[in-house]
Amino acid sequence: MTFPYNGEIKCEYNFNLKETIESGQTFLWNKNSGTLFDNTKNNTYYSTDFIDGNDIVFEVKKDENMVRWSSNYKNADQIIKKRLGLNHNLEKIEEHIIERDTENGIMEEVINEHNGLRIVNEPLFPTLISFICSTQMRVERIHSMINNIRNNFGTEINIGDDSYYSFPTATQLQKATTEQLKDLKLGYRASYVSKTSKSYHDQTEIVIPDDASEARELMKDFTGVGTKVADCVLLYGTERMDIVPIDTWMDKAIKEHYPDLYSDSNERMARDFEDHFGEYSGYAQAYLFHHIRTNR
DNA sequence: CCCCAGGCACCTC
DNA sequence: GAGGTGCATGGG
Repeated sequence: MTFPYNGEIKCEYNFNLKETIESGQTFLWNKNSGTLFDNTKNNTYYSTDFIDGNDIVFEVKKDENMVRWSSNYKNADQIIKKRLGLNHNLEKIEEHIIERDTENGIMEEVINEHNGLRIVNEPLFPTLISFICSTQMRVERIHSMINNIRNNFGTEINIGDDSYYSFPTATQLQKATTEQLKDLKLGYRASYVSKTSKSYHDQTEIVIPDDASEARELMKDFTGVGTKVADCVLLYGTERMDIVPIDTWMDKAIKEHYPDLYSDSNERMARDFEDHFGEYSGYAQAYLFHHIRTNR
C-alpha cells in the first residue's frame, strides 16, 4: 500500500467489475495479475484521470459488495463511482428495459446472464481517441494501441516503486506526428488521431448539446468519427444512457432477436432501437452486445 | 492463400 | 443519399 489514500464504496445493487471493465466499453483500464510472492494486487484494475490540471491514478478491487480503492487523489471515490456507473439506479433501469421488451425478446435473459454489467462514464478525450482507434479492430488489440499511446505520450506518475502513465491530454497528443503514431501500430487511424487531437486542442471549450442528434453532428466533425464511433463516444464518454451504437455484433443480434427493429441502414436501426427501449436503451444495447459477443 | 476485425474518408452518380 | 473502394495490421 503505497498510495496515500484508500477507501471503500458500497455497491447499492449488483455490480460486476470484471464485465464492466472488460466488455469493450472502455480501453482505459489495466489489470494487475499479482505474483506468487505478492498477491495483494491480484484482480485489481487501475486507471488514470486528469482532474483540475493534475494527473491522478487509482486502483480498484471488488470485495463482496464493496469496491475497495487506493489513489494519490483524496476524492477518488467520486471519480470511480462516476466512471464505473455506480451512480446508476440499475434496478430501475433493468425493470424499465424488461417492461419494454418485445414478445420474443431476450432482455430478462441477457440481464441475468450479465448481472451487474454497468455502462461506464469515461473522460471525453480518451474515449474519443479510443473509439477512433477501434474501427476494424478486435477488442483485445484496441487495448494495446491505447496502452502504446499512454506509454509514449502520457505523463509518468510515480507511486512508490511503481510507475503509471496517464492517458495524454489533447495538448500532449497533438504534438505526436502521424509517423510516430503509425509506429504505435495504429495503422490508417494514425492520421485520424493526429487530426482530431489537433482540432480538439484548438477548441477552447467543448460543450456537448443535450439533443442527441446535435451532439452526434458535433462529434462527427472530428476526423475518424462516423455514426458508430460518435454513438460510442456519446454513450461511454458523456454520461448518457440513451444512445445505441450499431456495429457488426449488434447488427447480428438485432437481426436474430429483434427482427421487427432490423434495418439495412445502421442509422435507422439505431434510432428505432433507441425509440423502442427509451431513456436506458444504451443499457439494453450493452447487455445484448455482450451476450452475442460471448456466445459464439 | 484467404477472410475478418465494435467503420470511416473519399469518390462517383 | 445511396452505393462502391481503399485502408494498416495481426490472427485464424
